[in-house]
Parts: sequence; C-alpha cells; structure tokens
Amino acid sequence: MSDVPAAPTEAPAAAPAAGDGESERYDPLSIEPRIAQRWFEERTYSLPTELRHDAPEDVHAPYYALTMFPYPSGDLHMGHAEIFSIHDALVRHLRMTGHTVLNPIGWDAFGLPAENAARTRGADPKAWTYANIEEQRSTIARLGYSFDWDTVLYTCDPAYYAWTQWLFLELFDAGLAYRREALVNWDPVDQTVLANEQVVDGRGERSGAEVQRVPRTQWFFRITDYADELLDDLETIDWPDRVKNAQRAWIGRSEGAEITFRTTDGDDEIVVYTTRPDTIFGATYFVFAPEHPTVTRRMAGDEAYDAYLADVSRRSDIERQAGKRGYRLPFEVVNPFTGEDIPAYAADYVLMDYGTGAIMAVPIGDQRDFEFAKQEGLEIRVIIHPTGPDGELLDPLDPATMDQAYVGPGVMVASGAYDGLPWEQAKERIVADVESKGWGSQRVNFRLRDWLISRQRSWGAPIPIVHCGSCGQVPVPLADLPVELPDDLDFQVQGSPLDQHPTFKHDVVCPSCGSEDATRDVDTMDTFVDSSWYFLRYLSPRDTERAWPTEAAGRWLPVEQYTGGVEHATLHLLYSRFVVKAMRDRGHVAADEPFQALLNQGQVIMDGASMSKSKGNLVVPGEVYETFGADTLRGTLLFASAPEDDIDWADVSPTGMHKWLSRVWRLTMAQLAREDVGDAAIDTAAAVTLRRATAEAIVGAGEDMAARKYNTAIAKMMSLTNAVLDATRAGRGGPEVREAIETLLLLLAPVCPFITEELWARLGHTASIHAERWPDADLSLLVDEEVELVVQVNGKVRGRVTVPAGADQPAAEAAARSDANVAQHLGDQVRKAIFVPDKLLNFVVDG
RNA sequence: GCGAGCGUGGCGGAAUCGGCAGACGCGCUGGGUUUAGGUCCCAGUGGGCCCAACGGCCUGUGGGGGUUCGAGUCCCCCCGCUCGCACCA
Repeated sequence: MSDVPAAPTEAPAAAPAAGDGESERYDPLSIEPRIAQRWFEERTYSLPTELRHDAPEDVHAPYYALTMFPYPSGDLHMGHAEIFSIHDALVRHLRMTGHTVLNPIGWDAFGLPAENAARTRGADPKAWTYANIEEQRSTIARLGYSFDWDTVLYTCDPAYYAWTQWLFLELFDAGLAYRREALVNWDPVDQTVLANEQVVDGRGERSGAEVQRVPRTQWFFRITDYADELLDDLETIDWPDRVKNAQRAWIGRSEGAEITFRTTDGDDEIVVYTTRPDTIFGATYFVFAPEHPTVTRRMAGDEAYDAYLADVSRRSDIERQAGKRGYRLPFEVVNPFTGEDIPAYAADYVLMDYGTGAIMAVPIGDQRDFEFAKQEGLEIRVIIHPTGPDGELLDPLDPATMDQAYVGPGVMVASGAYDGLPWEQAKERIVADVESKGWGSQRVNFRLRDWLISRQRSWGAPIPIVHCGSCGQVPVPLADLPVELPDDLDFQVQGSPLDQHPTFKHDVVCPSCGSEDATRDVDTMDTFVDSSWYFLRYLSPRDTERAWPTEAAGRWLPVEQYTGGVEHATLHLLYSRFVVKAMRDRGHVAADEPFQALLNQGQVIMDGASMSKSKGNLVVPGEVYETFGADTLRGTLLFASAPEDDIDWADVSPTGMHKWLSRVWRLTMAQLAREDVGDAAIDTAAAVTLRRATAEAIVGAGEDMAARKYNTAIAKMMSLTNAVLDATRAGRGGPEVREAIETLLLLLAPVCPFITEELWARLGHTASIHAERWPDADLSLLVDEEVELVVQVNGKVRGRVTVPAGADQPAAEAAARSDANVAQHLGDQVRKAIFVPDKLLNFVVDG
C-alpha cells in the first residue's frame, strides 16, 4: 500500500489569506489534494482494531455500513463515484449523529478480465489487477470517501482466498458442496461453464455468447436446500421491492403434485410434476425431456433417436426455444385416472432439470401442450367448462376453433367422478385421491437450481479438493491452505491454463492415504463465491487463525445498510444470503441475513443511453474533479436526483454546483472579513428571520439525510445560503450570521467534506468539522405565533388570511369573511365549511 | 405473455396524512457592476386572458371516468415508458 500521488503533507490551513480586503477565491484544486492526502495517511476514518474485531459490548451505537466493493477493471467510473458519494454522505452523517461506523473497503479482484488481458496482451494477471487497484484506490482517496483503510482486502490475495477455500470445505463438510454430472451452461467464448444466474436470455452475462447445454461433472453448492428460507426471509429485510420480486421470481416456488404414470408394458414408472392435477382427465399424451433416463435407456442403440438427441444437444437454448421439436416414442403410457393408453413423446420443450423431466400433457389447459398438440395432430380434450366472474356457465370450449389453451376458471366435465366441481375443488379432491391410491403426493417445487461454482478459468480461487484413485474426493487439510495459484501459468494455451500447468495438477499426493494416484481439482471457484462472504472478512482481514471472529460477527451483522447496484439482484445478493444461512447453521454467525437494508443507486447515463467508450459518450470522474474538485462532483451527483433514480449526465450541471459552493466560500470569507474589522450586526428582525431559517435547515436537512434524500437536503442548504445572503446584503454580520454559516457548513459536511473542512478551520476551529456533532435546532424558533390560512371557496383558493396560531373555526371564518375577494365569492348561502386548523378553511356554497 | 414500477414546466426534480402544484437548481429573459470575456449581483420565468397598475379570472401533474367539501396523491379503464422473469409443466 503506497501513497496518494505527490502532494505536500501539512496541517490543515489555519487561516491565511484575506488580510487586505481582496478575498481569496474558492480554489478546490489547491485545498482538496492536501486534505485527502492527510485523511489517507493518517487513517483518519479507521476504527481501532479492538472496536472492529472484538466489538466490546459498550461500543456506542455500532453501525455496519457497507458498499459493494469494486471490481478493478480500470479506473473508477461515474457509477462508482455515484454510489460512493451516496454511501459516504450516509456514513459521515451517521458519524455526526453519534454512531460508531464500520466502513470497510476492498477489491473483488479475481475474474476473467485479468485473464483476458494476460491472453491478449501478455500481461501478468496479478500485476494487471494490482495496478488497477492502485489506480482506483488513489481516486477513492482523492475523492475524500471516508473508508477504513485498515480493513482493505483483495479477494485474489492468498491470505483471503485461503479462507474462501475454507468456506468451500465447510460447505463440503456440511454436504452443501457436491460434485455431479449435469447438463450445464457452456460459454463457448469464455470457455467455461456458468451458473444459471449468469445466463441472461440464453447468453453468457459477461461474454454475450449463446450458451450451450452440455453434460459435465461439476461442483455445485446446494442453495436449493435453503429455497424456502430464502423466500420467506425476504419478508424480514428492508430491500427495494423490485429486488425482492426478482428473487421471488428467481426462486420460483410453485405448488402442485407429483403423480406416477406407468408405461403400458408395465416396465417403467415415470413421475411427473404438475401444478394442475385437476386437468388430468385432459392429459391426452405424455412428454419426456429428450435426456430423460427412462427414454435414453429404452432408446439405447436406436440410431434415429441418437441422431435426434445429438441434434438437440448441439443447439443453444435460444435455438431450442425457437420451435417445438418432438420425437414420437415407440411406446405408450397409461393415464392412471382415465385408464387410457396415451402416446409418449420426447420434446425439447420439456426441460430435464425442472420438476421431474417429464410431464402429462394437457393441451386444453396449457399453451405449450396446446401448440404441440396442434402441430402433431393430437387430441385436445375438453375437460373444463368456462365460468364467469359469478360462477355462471359461459360458452363451452371448442378445440376446433380455439387458437390458444384455456387457463381461466371453470367446472370440470368429462372428468368422471369430478364432473361439475369447480376446478379448485377438483384439484383438492384429485390430489387427495392420488395420495390415497398411492399414485403420488402433493409437492412444492422450485425453479431455483443449485449454484454451479466450478469455472474452467485460472484467475480464481482453486477448489481445495484432491481426487484420489482410491479415496475419491479428499479435502485439502486446513493446514495446507491456501492451495495457491502457480505464478507461472501459460495463458496462451487452449482451455484452462491451470489444467495444463506442468505441476499444479499432478504434483500432489492424496492427503488421506498418501497415494500418488491423485490429482488436484483444476477448476477455480466462481468469483461470486469470493464476494459472498467478504463482508465477514472485513471484521478481521489479517486474521491467520480463522475466517472471521464469531463474536464480532454476532455484534456487527447483519450489515445495517448496504449500498450498491441492482444488477446483482439474483447473483451476489442471493448467494450471500445463502452463505450466511449456511454459516449460521455451522455455528459461525448468528444472523439469518447478511444485509438488513439495501439501497440501489440508479445508473449514470448519457443522453438516455448507457455510457461506454465505444459509444463515445463516456464521462469519467477525473474530468470533473480535475476541473471543479471532488466536492463539486459529489454534490452534483447527490443533487441531481434521489439516489435510486438514474442520472442523465446531459441533464446535470457541475457548473451550478460549483457556483453554489463558491457562494458558500464567499459567504464565509465575507463574514471573516467583517469580523476582522469589528462586525456591525444585522438588525433584530433580520436576526430572527435568519435564526429561524437556520433552525428550519437543521430540521429539514436532518430529516432528508436520515431518509437518504440528499437532493432535497441540499436544496434546504441552498435555501439557508439564500437566507444568509438576504441577511447580509447590507454588509453587516453578527453572531446570528456566524451561527448560520457554521450550521450550513455542518449540514454540508457529509456531502462536501473538503470545502467544509477548510472553511471550518478558517473560522478558527482547531478540530476537524467531521468530528463535530450534527447541530441541534432551536425548535422554539419554529413555533409560529401567527399562521397564514388558505381560504377556499368550493375547493378553489380565493384568499389567504393571517390568524393567530391555533385559532378556532369561528375566529378563522370571521377573518376569512373579511377578505374582500373571499366575500365576493361567498354569496350568502354557505352550506358548510371544512376547517383544517392552522392550514385551511374551505367554504362550500351552492351553485 | 406474466410480474413489478413509473408518467408533474424548456430540463433535473419538490410536494408527511387527500389540503396553497411546481420547493431547490439548471436553462432562458431583462437589468446592473466590473471585465476583453467567462465571473458576480438583482428581478422575472407552467399556459391563457383581463388590468395603466395593484390585482383578478380561467386552465394545468399522460388520457378518460369515479370517490370526496377538496385528488399529482385514493379507486376503475386506457395509452406510453422502464425493469425483472420467460417453453419452469
């Protein structure tokens, strides 16, 4: 860890300048780097280790504030500047309101870009990564974000990934990490398998390549064991609805039944999963996933089927969804309820890894089955008679004229004993009968799949397993962790460099039996494993004895406020929840959830489109802070909109923010100049007005800050600025003006830490403004003696009258009637009057 | 297709509980100071109409309907946009 780019180290400016009338201009570039340098070097915002690590019970108002650690792909971009500015305002405000804030930072430093840089440019992934980290770190320090620099961690550091490997072994020991063959997502561009969460619209999330389904033996984390809890506990956390909804949809709980079917020859039983057991009398055919084991066994050696299967497996998901290809199988299946023999198909619209990989097809009530039946000329049997909203019978269904399946309500027909029952009742009865006849059972199913964590890449944490010819999968002993990445990988090879390294794979003996018939697992873990637990490591980042101290985790977790991008809705945020729950069940944390509250910032875009170098619309933080300073950049981002809304850079004005900060600067300098010459005071009425404006700003900005509405908080500070300008227009000052200015600086400190630090010092304070408490408002100043009442006639504003605060309705009416314009609209038939004390009076008149 | 969310001046956006729509800023217009200019200060700024002026009237939060003394806010329908999921049985 070296230093911020050269800048003289010196104490905060005491009070130079402005001696002889000509006041010094606001020049952020001359004050910010010096202060930033000091904060970084002096670790100004680091918590003492004992507070973080041991978390004594009496630590005052502990608050774990976390922002998603960056991936070091280059310098910081506007999105980083936005989220860090939001996060830092939150953290600085919390400190001012008395909290002990844990505010760590680190880097999510494993990942493919480093490897690609190695392959295409011959860079060393480690050097590439750390160079980018250094660039980002220096920018973060320059922008004044008050992180605890003692906690810094890098997921690519062996001291970190040793414990990522420990985490893997914990899960392995718990039976939550397992290896199996499955049809997995293969990204042909990145040359690795991907988790379902990393496939979007059939394409690799990173590469954009069409993903293929291939069978492979891979490591999985059994996240599905926690499906119910992951769903239910969403109720207990304060996250944006869209993120919760995304997780609910991803987990995809559905209720239905498993029902056993039998082949007509009696050789095989096949279980299907259905959410509509009530429609079973309409099941006129049966479909297997092409790879279903019953089918592959029965069709073994059938060249035509092999050809079909090969064709299916060659297609990407996108191609498979383009149509409904099917293959008529040479056997039939018995519908247990009708006793009929129904034809069996293999079709790629049935997925092997959802439900049981086989379905009963009900064309009348399922759109996919309907389309396939039409295509193949299969029977579409009517088993439901549609009903309307009041249960009345509508026109019967006619398959000949229907162009889609019927999924609405109805009563059963042609369904034996169930005829005449509404479909919900039929469903209950049929499930009950299925169970009593031993044909199946009620069943909850999830869309969520186990988390595939193997990656055929080399800039990641190696999976700490040795494959032994006699012992099988053997965990690497804890004492031997980390399994370190070799630093002489050849990134020019086809496939995985780790796999082809001369010694990594083979230079190992079985930790259990000592056999030399053993190889290391050559895959690395998904980088989302690295980031699924980093918030725990922050508690004790240099610990060589354990991943994190359990007691400290008990006190600091869950993270009270997490800030970051919404793009992780079903990735990082879901995985972290799983890991915490699994670690809780292993006794390593007490919390049920990692992040109690979540705030997603909006995107920073340009002219309505996302920024990118290739579009030529990229604005980087450097352009802004090198011109106007970091305070202007931070203020601009916070003032532009509410944190969760997108910011279109084309719409915002760093110039406007800079002008306001200049005004604050001049305001303060002018007051200092006045005080130098003996300060003629503003008159009493102006003082009252200003003190009141000061109190209003404290209350208003405080409420907005607490609600994270930084845009309106800043608006209230601007109003206070205007009030100071109004009060001092005649060139006079006094204690009320100084109080107003000091208050303004205190309110602004979380947003613009540099200018406030500098001016605070110039006002004569020796301690940092950031060690000050949030000001208290004199609430008595906000109590009105008189209030302005809005007077309406038939809901339209016809006047305003001033009445004593707390005036009753008769008094208010009398005052209102004496207003000429009101009287003119009243006539004499006032039917009634609505009175909202101290606010509004509404006369209701006829006509 | 299903689910969720959002539509307010020229622009970004304000508006606890249903109670003065447009806070604050950008931009624009006019004026002033100084300067070569950016700068800085003051005033005005939703639309329309009446008035010499003070002021007043009408209208206005995507469109239509409803509830209410009163709707940007609540309810129904429609339109538009954004996001999530999408052959999940």
